[in-house]
Amino acid sequence: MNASPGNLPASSDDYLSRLNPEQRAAVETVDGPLLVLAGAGTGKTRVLTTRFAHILMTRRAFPSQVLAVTFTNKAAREMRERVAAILGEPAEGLWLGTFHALCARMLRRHAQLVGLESNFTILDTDDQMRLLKQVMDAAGVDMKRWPPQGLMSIIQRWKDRGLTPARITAAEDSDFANNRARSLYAGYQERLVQLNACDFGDLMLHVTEILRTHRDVLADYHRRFRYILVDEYQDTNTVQYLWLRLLAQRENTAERNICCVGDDDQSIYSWRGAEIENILRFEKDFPGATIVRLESNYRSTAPILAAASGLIAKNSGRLGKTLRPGRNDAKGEPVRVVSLWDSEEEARMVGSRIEASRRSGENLSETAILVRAGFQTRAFEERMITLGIPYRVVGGQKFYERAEIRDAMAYLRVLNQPADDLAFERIVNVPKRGLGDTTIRAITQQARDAQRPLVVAAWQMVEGGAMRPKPRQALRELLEGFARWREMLGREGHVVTAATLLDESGYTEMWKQDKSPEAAGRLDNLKELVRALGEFETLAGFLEHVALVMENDENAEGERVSLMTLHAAKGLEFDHVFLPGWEEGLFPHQRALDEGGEKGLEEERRLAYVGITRARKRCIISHAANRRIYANWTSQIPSRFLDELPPDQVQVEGGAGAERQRMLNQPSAFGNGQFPLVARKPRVIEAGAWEVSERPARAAALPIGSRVFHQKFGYGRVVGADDNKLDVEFDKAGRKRVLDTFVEKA
DNA sequence: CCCCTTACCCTTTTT
DNA sequence: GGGTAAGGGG
Repeated sequence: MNASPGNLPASSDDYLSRLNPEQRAAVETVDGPLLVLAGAGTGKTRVLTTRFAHILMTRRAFPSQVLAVTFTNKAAREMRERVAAILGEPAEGLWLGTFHALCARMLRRHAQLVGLESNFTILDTDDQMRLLKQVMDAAGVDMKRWPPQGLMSIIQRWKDRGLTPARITAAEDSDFANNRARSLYAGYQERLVQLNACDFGDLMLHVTEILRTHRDVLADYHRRFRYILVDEYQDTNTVQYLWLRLLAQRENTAERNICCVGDDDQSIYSWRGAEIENILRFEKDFPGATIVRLESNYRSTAPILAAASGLIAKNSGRLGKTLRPGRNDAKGEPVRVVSLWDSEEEARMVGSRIEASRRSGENLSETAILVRAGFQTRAFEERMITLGIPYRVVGGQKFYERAEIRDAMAYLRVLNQPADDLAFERIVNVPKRGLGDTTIRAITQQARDAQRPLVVAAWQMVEGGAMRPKPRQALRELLEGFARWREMLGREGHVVTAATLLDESGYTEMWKQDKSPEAAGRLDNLKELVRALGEFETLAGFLEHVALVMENDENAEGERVSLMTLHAAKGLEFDHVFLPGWEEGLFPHQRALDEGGEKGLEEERRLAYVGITRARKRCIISHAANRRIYANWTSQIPSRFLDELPPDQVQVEGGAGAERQRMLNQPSAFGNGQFPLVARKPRVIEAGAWEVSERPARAAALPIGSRVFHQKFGYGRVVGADDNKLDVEFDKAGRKRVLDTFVEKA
C-alpha cells in the first residue's frame, strides 16, 4: 500500500510537506472526532484527499474501511482521482460517493427490511408527482384547493428530517387538506412499496430507519467503517446528520473517527433542508472533538478577501473565521462596484469588459457571470450572442431531465421492468397512438381490479376487455413491441435493442416530424443516450446510474464564459467574476426575506460571500436602477450588501448611472414617476465595436436567401448581410442580427 | 381524442 | 415574457 519511491517524486511523506501547518494538523489528527472549518479557497479538498490517503498510507485502515461522503458526484469523482494520484495507484473498493449513492448501495443490501426488493426503482421527480397525484386523487383531495406540489414539499421536508409516517406526531402534522398530510404521506409510501420503488428522499430515509431499528445491521457497519470523512458538512440535512451520527457513534468512544469538513459561512442550502445547526453543534455531538480552522486563502487577492470578510462579518451566529491572504502576491486591484441605468446597460458593460479582456489574451474559461436567479442569464446570453462571445450556461436543465430523455428512459424502464407502472403510463401514448384519457382510465381500473401491473391489465384489455377497435389495435402493437424488444434484449444486447425500440415504437419518428427548433437537438440527445448506454454492462446498471448521477457536461470543452447561478458556482473559482443584479428584492431576494426573515437575509449574505470568494483576481459587482421583471420595468434600489462592503476595498464606478440613480431616488423633483429629466442616455462606448473582423465574411457560404440554423433561434432565412453580421428572419424568433459564426447552413 | 386558447405562476435545486 | 396546465371547441 505504501507508495514506492518510483511512484512519488520525493520521500513517501512528501504529500505532507506540501501542506501548511493548519492543513497538516487537519490531516494528521487522525483519531477522534475532528471538525475542519475550511474557509473559501483554503485548500479544503486538498486536506480531505490528503487525509484520506494518509489513513491508507499509514495502514490505519484498508480502503474498504473508510467511508467518504460528498454531496455531488463531481466532488466524489475528484476525491477518488486525487486519492489515487497520491497513492500512485487506482483506489479500489472504496466506500466513496454521494450520500445518495452510498445509501442506494446500502439499501440494495437490506431492501427487504423496509419491504422492498433489492432491484427497486429510483423514481425521478416527474414520477413522484404523478404518483402523489394518484394518491391524492384516490383519497378524494380537492387538488385545486390543495396543490400536490405543496404536499410534495411537506413530505420532502419530513423526509429531510428523517421522519417516516409513523414518526410524525399529530402535533407535527400539517394542516394541509384538513390535517390529512400525514395519512396521505403514509399512502404515498405504501404505493411506493407496492411499485417496488422509492424516491430520492427515501434512499436516506429508509437506510437511516434501518440503522435505527436493526442493531445488528448498524453493528456490522460499525465494524466495517473505521474512519468517516464528510465533505460540505454545513449542507447536511437532519436525516443525513442522523445517518452520519448513527454510523460514527461507535460504542467505544475512542473509535469515533469522524472528520467533517465544512464552512458555516458557505451554508446556502437551507431551503433544501440543510441545517446549519449541524455544523454549529458538532462539539456537542462529539465531545472532545478537535477543531481546526483553515484560514489561509490561496485563491484571491487581498482586496477580494477583505471585501468578502467585511461582508460576512455582518452575520451573527458564526463559528468565526478570518480569511487571510496566503500568497505573497495577493495585492491586487480593488473590487469594483458599477452602477448602471438598466439591466441592458448592465449586460453591455459586462459584455464590453469581457471583450476587452479577451483582446488582451485572457482565457474566457477564466471568466464567470454569477447571478442570483436563473432568469437573469437571458440578458447576458443575448449580449454574448450579439458580440460573438462563446459562453455556456452551467446548470439549468439537466440532460436527464429533458422530456425526450425521460420518455426514452421510460421506454427502457418498461423494457427492464414490465411492472414499472409509472414508466408505462408515461409512454403509453407517446408518441400519440390514440390512447387517450378514456382508454388509460380503463386500463388503470382493470389493473386495480385485478391487482396487477398496468402492462398485465393492458394485455387483458386487448384480449378480452371492452375496447373500440382502433385503440385496441394500437395498444396491441405497443405490447407486442415490448414482447419483441424484451426477447431481442437477450439476443442482441441492450444497446442495439434500445436503438431498435426507439425507432420501432415511433418515438424517434415523432421528433423527426417535429418542426420546432429544438427537435434536432432532441434527436441528438437520444443518440447520446444510446451511446451512454453502451458504457454500461447491463440495462439495470445504466438505469441506476441515470437515477443517481444526473450530469450535464455538454459544452464543457472550449474557451467559454461561464454563466450560472451563485448556487451553482459554489466550489468553483475564476480569475474574473461578474456579480450583477445586486439590488434589493433580487439580491437579497424578496422571497428569502419574506420567508426566512433575518435568517433568510443571512443566507443571502452568505451567498454574496460565496460569490465574491469565487474570484481570484478581479471581482466586478453591479446593479441597475431599472430592470424588467416579468413584463414591466421596475426601478430598483441598490442592494444593502453594497453598503456593507468595506469602503476602502471597493472602487465605485459608473458615476453616470449612479448620479441618475441618486436623482431618481429624490421623489419630488420629477413628479409622476415617468422616466426623469435625465432622458438623454449616455453614449455607451463599446470597446471593439468597430474592430474589423480579421476573418473574411462568409457571404459566399451564406448568401442572402439561404436557409440557416441557429442554436437558440432555430431555423430562418438570411435577408441581409453586413460583413460577418447577418440579418436573419427566423421562423419562430423573428428578425435578428447575428454573427455568421453562430449559424450554420440548414 | 386532439389541439388550441387562456389563465396562472414566477428563487435557489448538489442527489 | 414565457412556459406550463387545465378547459373548451372542433
